[in-house]
Amino acid sequence: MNYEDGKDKFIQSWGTLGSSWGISRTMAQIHALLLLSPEALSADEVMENLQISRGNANMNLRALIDWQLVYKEHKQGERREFFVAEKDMAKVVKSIIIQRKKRELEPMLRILDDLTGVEGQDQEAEEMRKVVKDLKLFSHKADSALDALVKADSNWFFSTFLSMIR
Amino acid sequence: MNYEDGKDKFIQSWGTLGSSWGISRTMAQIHALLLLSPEALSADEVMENLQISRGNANMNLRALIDWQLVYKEHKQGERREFFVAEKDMAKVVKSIIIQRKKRELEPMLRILDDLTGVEGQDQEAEEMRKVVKDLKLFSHKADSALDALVKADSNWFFSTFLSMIR
DNA sequence: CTTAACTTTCAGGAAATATTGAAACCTACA
DNA sequence: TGTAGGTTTCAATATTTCCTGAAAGTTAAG
Repeated sequence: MNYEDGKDKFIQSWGTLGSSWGISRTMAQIHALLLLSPEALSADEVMENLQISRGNANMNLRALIDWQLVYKEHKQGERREFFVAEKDMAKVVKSIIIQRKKRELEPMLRILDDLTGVEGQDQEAEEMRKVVKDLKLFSHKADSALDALVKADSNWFFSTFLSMIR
Repeated sequence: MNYEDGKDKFIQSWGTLGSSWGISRTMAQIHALLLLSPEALSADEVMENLQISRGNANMNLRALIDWQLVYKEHKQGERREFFVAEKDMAKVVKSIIIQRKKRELEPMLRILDDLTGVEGQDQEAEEMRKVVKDLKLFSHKADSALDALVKADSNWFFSTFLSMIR
């Protein structure tokens, strides 16, 4: 496969995957583009490359910066800003875990905590307390495990994963 | 909190969370409803409870069955079908992991494999090979780890998680 | 202070997803 | 075998989510 085709395929695929990852298509595409680029790119270069509007580019770049997947970079004697992707995959994976945990797991923990004290003696209330209790157990475990993963350094991260697959 | 309020809150919240989990709102609500119900429910009861159409109920029930989160149940002397949720949370979590892995991780692995052999000697092609290589390393590790999690029995599952949070 | 290069915001339009409801389809039983 | 009770399908529609582009906001340099 030649470089141009590979680049397109990577950007397109990353975009499609992004959707199923709860990330917008464009945000994922910008991320892919920057990952592939050895140099920092300006907003205009991103717009040009992906054929998207200025507003779209700006919003998604900000989101990526918020996720810590992209950094702003200032170049000597240049007024405008340039953007680079975080290239250390261990850091990339960490950032993604942090964000998804925040959006997916933590809201659940809050809700389950609220639901702990449901009243009632009948079978339905009983069933609900049981379901909530089980879910809390799992979610708290997952929460702790992910926290540990994120706090640990990359070596630990790797060795834990390795030990899991034995 | 009384039972009715708790039930509504659980169903609503599960629905909202479902969205950020890449599951449709209704599918998640049906799942929540069945999780709370001590008895199997008919399609009509589901429609009634959640105020949704027959088509919607049917499609999402089938999807839940496909995910192995819900089973059909036949009652003595009843023509119509009833639906029960899988209540064992270890199994529920496993099913969800399997489905998300299938939708999120596996497509990525396929694409990365395709992109392994990009040609070119310049810096850009170099950068791309590097990115793809790193991503493959991580994805395959994650894939194996999740496979192990899913295949293992619940005790192993728990003890691994526990060992990770120490 | 003024200007011009650049960035951010946001209302309205476009695209993608989910839902409805009615018709077609099954199937157990009289 | 006809039919009533039940299920599934799918085109039309509603809803949610995303993107555009122009206007407003910033800020560095003259």
